[in-house]
Amino acid sequence: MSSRNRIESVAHQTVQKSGLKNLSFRTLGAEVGVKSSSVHYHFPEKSDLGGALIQRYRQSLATTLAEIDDASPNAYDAIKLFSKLFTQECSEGKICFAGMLAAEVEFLNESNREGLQAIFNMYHTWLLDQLNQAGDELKIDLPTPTVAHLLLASLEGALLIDRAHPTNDRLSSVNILIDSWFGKIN
Amino acid sequence: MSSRNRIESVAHQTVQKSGLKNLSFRTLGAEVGVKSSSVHYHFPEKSDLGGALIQRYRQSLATTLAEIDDASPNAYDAIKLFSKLFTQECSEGKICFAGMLAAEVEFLNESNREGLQAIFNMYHTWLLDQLNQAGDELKIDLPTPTVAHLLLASLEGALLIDRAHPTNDRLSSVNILIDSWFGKIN
DNA sequence: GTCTATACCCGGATAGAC
DNA sequence: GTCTATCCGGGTATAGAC
Repeated sequence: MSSRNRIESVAHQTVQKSGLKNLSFRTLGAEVGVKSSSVHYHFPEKSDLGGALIQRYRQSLATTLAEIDDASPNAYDAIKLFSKLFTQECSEGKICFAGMLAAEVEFLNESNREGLQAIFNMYHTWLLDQLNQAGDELKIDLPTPTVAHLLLASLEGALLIDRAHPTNDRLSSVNILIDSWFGKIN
Repeated sequence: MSSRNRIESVAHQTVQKSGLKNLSFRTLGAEVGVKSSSVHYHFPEKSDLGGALIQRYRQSLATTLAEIDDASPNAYDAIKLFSKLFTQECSEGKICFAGMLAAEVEFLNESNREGLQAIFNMYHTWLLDQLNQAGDELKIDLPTPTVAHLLLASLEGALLIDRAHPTNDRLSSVNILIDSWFGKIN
């Protein structure tokens, strides 16, 4: 893999652990095996690195969501798979990439903020799409946009709190909620 | 107000905006009108300041929750009031104090982490208590601990995302969810 | 309790050789 | 594309005067 790609890959995981503001070009370089000046060669300023990570994630997310869509015969399976993948990105002290950036939105420039919003829009649009196709699979009367917002918010919050409070109580509660919405409980 | 108290008050809000790791004794002092060495006089290390803020918040939270309890004739009112106060602490680019600390849990020492967990426990215990007293006010069949976890997680996530995505879509969705759980919709 | 002064470190960023 | 060397700013923290 090119060193630029390796930098991006390590940086992405570092952001999930400690955020972009607290990521250092020096230690990032050390983890990849180059000097900080080499990192600056690829990403002149930190906001350039941030922009590249956001872009990269948007593309990979688009692919992932399309794959889930293809692999799922119905909305329930799709959303359960979404929740599973969303969670799997976050083992070992990591939280959602977009969630971490949201926590440090104060330190992002305009362009990076817009990229972050685009990620959240992507999540929401996809979820909404699934819910709108669910038909009578969905056993509740809330508007689908509301349900989509709730899904994303509860997943983000669950990952956040569960990392600080190492039981998976919040995350499994979200999964129970999804099951109940699709009539898989009671 | 004593300068120690003023420091704590300003620091608390700064944490809600940009976190504890990115809070600087220098600029904190400047905002309060003293030098950084004076801040160090009261809080030798940053973890001491963190500990004081956590302690302070725990106490104020205990008081607040007790007051909501007293002021609310039923579980629905109590929880709506909870959601309202939880939100009001977070105007102007701020998010939940505990949520922000959870995002930077990597940088907290053991003692501060335990204090943070105690805050989340306090939220959860109080919510659970309300739900357990709700009786047939509650129109859903999920276990009350699950509901309490979901309430907290969705509120945290909603505040987080809504700050980055300046509509209040997530927060108002949580309020709709609460209404539906108590049969105030449909 | 607050100040000045200072030590020390680490971060971002750049210049210029290879 | 990567390196060494370097500058600068800002952060934590401490010593010692008032």
